[in-house]
Amino acid sequence: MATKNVQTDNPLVDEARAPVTKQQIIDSLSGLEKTVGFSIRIAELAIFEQLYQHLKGSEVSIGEFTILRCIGLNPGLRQGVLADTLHVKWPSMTKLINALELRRLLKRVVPLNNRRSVELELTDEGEAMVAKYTPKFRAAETDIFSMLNDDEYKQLEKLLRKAAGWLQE
Amino acid sequence: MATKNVQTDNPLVDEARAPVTKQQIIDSLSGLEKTVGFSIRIAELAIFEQLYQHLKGSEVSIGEFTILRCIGLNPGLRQGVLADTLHVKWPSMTKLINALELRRLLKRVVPLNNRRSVELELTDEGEAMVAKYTPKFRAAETDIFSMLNDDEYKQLEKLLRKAAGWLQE
DNA sequence: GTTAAATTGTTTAAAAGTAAACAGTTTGCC
DNA sequence: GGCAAACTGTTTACTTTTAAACAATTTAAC
Repeated sequence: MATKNVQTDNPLVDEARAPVTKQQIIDSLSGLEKTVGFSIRIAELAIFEQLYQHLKGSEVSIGEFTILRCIGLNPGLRQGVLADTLHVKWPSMTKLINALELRRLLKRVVPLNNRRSVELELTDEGEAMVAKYTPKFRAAETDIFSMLNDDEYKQLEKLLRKAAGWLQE
Repeated sequence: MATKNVQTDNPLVDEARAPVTKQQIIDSLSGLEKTVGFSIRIAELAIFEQLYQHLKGSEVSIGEFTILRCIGLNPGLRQGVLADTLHVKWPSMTKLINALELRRLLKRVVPLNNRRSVELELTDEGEAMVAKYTPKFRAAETDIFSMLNDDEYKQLEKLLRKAAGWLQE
């Protein structure tokens, strides 16, 4: 139900403007100040499109892999803390954990000293999955960030962590 | 239907582990290599949570404001090019444009020289909305990125644009 | 000039993510 | 010890985003 106004200007006057190109839009935005928030969004979208491409057909999604890896590094971590750390909403985390548990990649353990909480641990299959995909993710990352040299890469990593509040100063 | 395995270890043995903290998870992840992709995701989520907070109750969402601004800077740009530039899928862009058109903030124009395309232009109200919110977004950005000094801010902006493929070298 | 392929945007259906509500448990206060 | 508040995760309902399908138009190839 979009309203399409057909251009009614005098077509005899050759003032049909050339279509605005993507580069023109980018140039116009690049001239603005105070756009890091926006730049982070765009960079993230651009990078993750490429990541999805690289990892198409993988047995685990990017999110799933990240979760498994976090658990592998921190056995027994609670579901809610993981969700908060990764900025994932709790219902989403519940769904993700359900799926991974169904696939026997992880298990939920309710500790006796706090019956509300759910602690997560990898199964052997989960460990194997992490071991299998860690180099694949690394290779994808290396390829995708080929536009940055080593210095730039490390600098970007540091600044992002700082912006995210992860780097204690 | 989550499977909750209650811990059946001998509770008399005081080996109940301390709960893994968010900081421990962060520390474990910070020790990994090749995590810029992940860091971009986390930073983006963290920053946008704060942006939403700052702009709660605004007349336009972040996405809407961005679109209006792009159109203001590039009158006549086509919907699909805008979608591609901002990494928004075409059906989503259609919905966003529909909403903004309904609010008379922009208008669609079908040029006579290409009847498939839709060119976008701001209305006066749209221009006014951009003018009203530009300083608000700028103030929010300044506040949120207070953890970075000027050099760091500019460096981050440059690196993100490069990572996004926006910076031509 | 004709036809096939590509382009441009919209609609529909499906997937993904979130807000609100809920239930059980733990903690803090008196 | 009792009760209220807070915590922890799950479920339900809703919203947002995306994949697939579609239609009209334009471009490219012959």
